Amino acid sequence: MALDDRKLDVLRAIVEDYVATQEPVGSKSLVERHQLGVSPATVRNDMAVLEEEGYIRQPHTSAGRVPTDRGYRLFVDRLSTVKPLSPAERRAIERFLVGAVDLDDVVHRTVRLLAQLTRQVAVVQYPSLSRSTVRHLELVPISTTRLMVVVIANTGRVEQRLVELPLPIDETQVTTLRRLTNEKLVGSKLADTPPLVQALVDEAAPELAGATVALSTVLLETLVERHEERVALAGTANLTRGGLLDFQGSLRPILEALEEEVILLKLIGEVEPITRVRIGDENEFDNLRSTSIVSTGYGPGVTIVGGLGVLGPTRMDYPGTIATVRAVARYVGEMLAQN
Amino acid sequence: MALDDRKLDVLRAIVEDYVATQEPVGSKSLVERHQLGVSPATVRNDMAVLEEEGYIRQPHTSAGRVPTDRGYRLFVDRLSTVKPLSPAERRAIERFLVGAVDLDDVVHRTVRLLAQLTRQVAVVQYPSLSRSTVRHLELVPISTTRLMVVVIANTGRVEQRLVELPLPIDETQVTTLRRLTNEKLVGSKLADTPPLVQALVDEAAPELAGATVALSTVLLETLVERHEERVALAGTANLTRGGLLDFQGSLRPILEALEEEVILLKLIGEVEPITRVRIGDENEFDNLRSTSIVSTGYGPGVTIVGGLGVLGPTRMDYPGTIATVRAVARYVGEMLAQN
DNA sequence: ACTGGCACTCGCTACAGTCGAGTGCCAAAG
DNA sequence: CTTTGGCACTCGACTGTAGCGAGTGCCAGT
Repeated sequence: MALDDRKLDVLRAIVEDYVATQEPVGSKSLVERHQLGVSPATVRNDMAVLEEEGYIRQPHTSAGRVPTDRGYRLFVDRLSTVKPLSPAERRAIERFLVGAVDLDDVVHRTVRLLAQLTRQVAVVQYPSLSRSTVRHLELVPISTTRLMVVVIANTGRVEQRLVELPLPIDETQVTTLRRLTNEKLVGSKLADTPPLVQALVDEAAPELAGATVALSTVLLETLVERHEERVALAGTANLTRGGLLDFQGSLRPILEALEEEVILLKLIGEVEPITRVRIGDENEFDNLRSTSIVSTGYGPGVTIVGGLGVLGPTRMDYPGTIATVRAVARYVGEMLAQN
Repeated sequence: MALDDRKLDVLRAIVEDYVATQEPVGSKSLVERHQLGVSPATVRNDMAVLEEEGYIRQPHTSAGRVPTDRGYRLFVDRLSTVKPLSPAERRAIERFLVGAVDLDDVVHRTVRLLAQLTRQVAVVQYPSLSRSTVRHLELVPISTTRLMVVVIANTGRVEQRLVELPLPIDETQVTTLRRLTNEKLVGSKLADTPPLVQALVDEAAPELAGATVALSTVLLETLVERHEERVALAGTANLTRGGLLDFQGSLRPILEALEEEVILLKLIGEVEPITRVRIGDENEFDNLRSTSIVSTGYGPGVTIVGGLGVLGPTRMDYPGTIATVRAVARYVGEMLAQN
C-alpha cells in the first residue's frame, strides 16, 4: 500500500518529536507542535495505517506511538535532508584538528571530536595497513640474533616487530639487508610482499638468506595475515545519556561489543566513501540490536584508507549525525593529504 | 578505643559477607554463617561499637550493616591476608602472555587478562618514556624539507614525529645527522637530551645546525615536555555487574573519568613497586569516590617503568584483587626483561 | 561479660483507587 | 471518500494504606 504525503509527514513528525523528547508521541501533541492542518482524529487514522505497515508501534495500549526500526529506515532514506553544519561546528572541527603531532594524535583528536560533536560513542579506524604502501623499512639491531623491524607506511602508520634470526648477523650485513629490502619493498603494498620477498631470497647473498626469510615471515604473519588493524574509541560515557531508557536498560552487551576490536572494525571498516546507516535490527551483532551506527570511509583525496563512525541509540538525530560524521571524515582526509 | 579481637573478627565477617552477597548483613545471619561462638545479641553490641567508631553503618534503621570506606581500609590493612593465586590462574596468565609480537601486543594482552581475572576495569600504562633510554633514533626523509624521526626506546616503546626543516636537506646530510644524533643520544634518557643536543649543535656542520635544532625541538616539545604517556583500558563492561547497585546508580561519572588519560595516569602511574589501594573517599577525583583502585608498578627486574591496576566498586574482593594485580605485574616484568 | 527476650523501626510488597493521556470507533459533515 | 467531533474504554503512573519481617536497641538475668 502506498503511503500518501500526509502520512509521511506524520511519520516524520513522530520521529522528530520522539527523538527530541524521548517520549511516545500522541496524536494531540503532534498536531499542536506541527502545522499539519488536520485534526487529531485524522492523525489517529493515519497512525493506525502506519502502525499496520510496521513503521510505528505502541509500547502499550493507550500510550503514544514510537517509531520502529523500519520507521527510522524510511525516515533516513526518504524523509530527512542532511543538516548543514553550523559555523560553530565547522570552527570546532578545524580548531580541534590543527596541531596534531603525529598519526596517533590525529586519530585520538578525531575520535574525541566526533564523540563531542555528536554526543555519542565515536570510533575511528587507523589507516588500514592493507591499503597503505611501504614508505620505508628500518632495521635496528637489538642483539646479534635479534632485529627490530620498523615499517613506516605512506599513511603515517608505523609498526614495529621483533625478528629472531637463525644466525648471528653483523652491522654491515644489516646495512646490506636494509638496502635490499627497501629497494624491493618501498612503494608497494605490504600485501604484495610475497613475490617480492621471494625475489629477495633469490638475490640475497647466501649468508643473508636465513635472515631474509625470518624477516619476511614476521612481516607476513603479523602484519599481512593478521592484517593488523587498529581502532580508537571515545565517548562511552555518552551511552548513559537518556538514563538507561534507550538500550532497554542494560549497557552491558554494548560495552562488551565495544571492547572487541574485531566487531568495531566490521562496523566502521568501510571500503567505500559511502555513508552507511545501520539501524537497530539491521545490525549483524545481537549485542547491538538496540543501537544505530552511522559510518563512512575517509582518506586523502578520493582513495579510502579507513573508516570512522558513531554508535548511539536508534533514537538518534540522524540528519545531524550523518552531517557531522561526513564533515569530520572530510577534514581528516584533508589532514592526511597534507602529509 | 581499642577494638578487641572479636570485634575485628566481626568486622572481617561483615566485609566478607557483604562482598559476597551485596546485601547489608545482620547479626543473626552473621553468626549462622561464621563460627563466632557467641550469640547474635553479643554481635549486636559489637556492631554498635564498630558503628560508633565509623567502620560500618546502616543504610537505614532496621537494616543490616555495611562496611564504610574506613572499614574496608582497616580490613585491607590488618584483617586480610593476600590470597595465593590458584594454579588455574597462574596458567591463565602464562598462556595469555606468551606469543606477544610487540609491545602493543603485550600491553593489550595484559590489560585484557587483568580485566578478565579480576572481573573489573583494568588499566595498564605503557612503559614510561621518561624512564626509558634511547636505543636507536631513525631519520626517514619524507620530502626534502620533512623528516620523520622514529625513536626506539629500550623498553620497546616506539614513537614517531614529523619534523619540518628550515632548509632542504639531501640524503648524505640525513645520514650524517643520523649518525651524529645516534652517537650522542643512544643510551641516555630522553629527559637528558637538552645538554646533548647543545653539544650536537656545536659540533654539527653549519649547514646542519638548523635541522638539528628543529629535530631536537620536536623531541623536546612532543616527547619530553608533554611527556607522552599512554595507557590501555579494558573491562568497562564489568562496571555493570551488580546491576547499578554499586556506584550509586550512575556509571556516567566513572566512564567520564576513564576517558581521561591524565586521570588514569595519576591513578596507576606508580613510581614505586609498592601495591597501593585507594578506597572510595580516599580517592582524589570526585568522580571516583564510589570506587576503589588497586595499583602497582611493574618493570623488568627491580626498576619500575610503568604502572598497572584495576578499578572496581568499593565492595570488592581486596585480597584476591591485590594478589592478581601483583602476579600480573610480575609476569609482565618478566616478559619485558626477556627483550 | 554474655545471653535471651521483647518492643520497636522501617523498608518492601501487595492491593485498591484515582487520574489522565491516548486510543479506537462511529456517526455526521464536507 | 475523507475528515471531524464526540465518546467510551484502556492501561500505565501515581498515591495511600496495611501487613510482613528482618533487624535493631535495650534490659534484666545468669
